[in-house]
Amino acid sequence: MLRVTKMTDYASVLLSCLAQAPNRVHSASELAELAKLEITTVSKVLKPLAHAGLIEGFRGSQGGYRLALPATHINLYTVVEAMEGRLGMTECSGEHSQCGHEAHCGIQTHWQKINDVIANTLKSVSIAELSGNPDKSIPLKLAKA
Amino acid sequence: MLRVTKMTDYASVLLSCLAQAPNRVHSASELAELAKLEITTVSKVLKPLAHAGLIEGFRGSQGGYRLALPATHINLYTVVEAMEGRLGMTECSGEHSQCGHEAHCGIQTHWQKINDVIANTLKSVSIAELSGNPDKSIPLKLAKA
DNA sequence: CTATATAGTACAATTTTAGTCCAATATGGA
DNA sequence: TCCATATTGGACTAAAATTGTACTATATAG
Repeated sequence: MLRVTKMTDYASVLLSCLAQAPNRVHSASELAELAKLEITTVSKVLKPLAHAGLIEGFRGSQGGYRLALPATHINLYTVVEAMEGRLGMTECSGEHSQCGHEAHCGIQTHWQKINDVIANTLKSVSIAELSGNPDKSIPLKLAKA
Repeated sequence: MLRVTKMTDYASVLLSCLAQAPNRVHSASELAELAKLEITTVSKVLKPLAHAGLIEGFRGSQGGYRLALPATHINLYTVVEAMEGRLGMTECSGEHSQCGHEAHCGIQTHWQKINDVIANTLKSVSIAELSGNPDKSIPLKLAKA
């Protein structure tokens, strides 16, 4: 029904938690308690975020996770991309289309435009904004760049 | 990866085919040939569209399908809704949320806004536009209403 | 009456998603 | 050094959704 996966949803919540104390390191179990999620699930969600460079992971005792960038510089498009891969509303609207109908179809450009609008919308919402700072929205002009 | 289902994709293609001769009745097999899809698949896609009132089905010999509305009055939001049910980017962004975290979460309003933008984007693209008539786009102002 | 064609339902195969678990690695402190 | 803590990376299972097909019933034109 056209929705992001639960994992992506969790990711937005967890990043929002991290953004509330961006300089502190938070363990997975700490975040699990904050967000009322299972520790195992939290671990799973944080891995791809770290892999994508949105957060930094520190191993060992006193280890945990921390935002790798200012919360104002992380937008939801990046989060969705980190969790679900490149965004593409239809087979033909993504980067490497394998549809095979392009030659006679003629509607792919429309889906591509829709794709772009959604991407820009997601790019316009920062984690800072999610975490409750109302003045940290990303202007659409910048988001489009 | 944040995409509509193939069925919804097919639906947009088939409606676009129907829109090219809106007064004629097209059989499922005729549409299958036009869109290079399996007849069985085409049948399956057209059923929910007829159920939603976007197209009319005529049984019997010489039967088939026809747009039930002008192509300019059918937008992609309606199509997505007919095929996938109500749009909701996250658990908490839809109509009847069952998330249970709303009380302490505080990010649902942001997802709801994203929801709205995507809905409006889909509402702004008509089937007429998809089928190749460049002047049949729905102005955003109207789409929002 | 018959051929045609949709309506509705049910089904199996595949893919995606969700959630859990375990071994390896790294860190800080006793 | 040894140990508890905590992430990293991988594999794995179970559940859910998606896809595609098949079958029966119903309606229409000729």
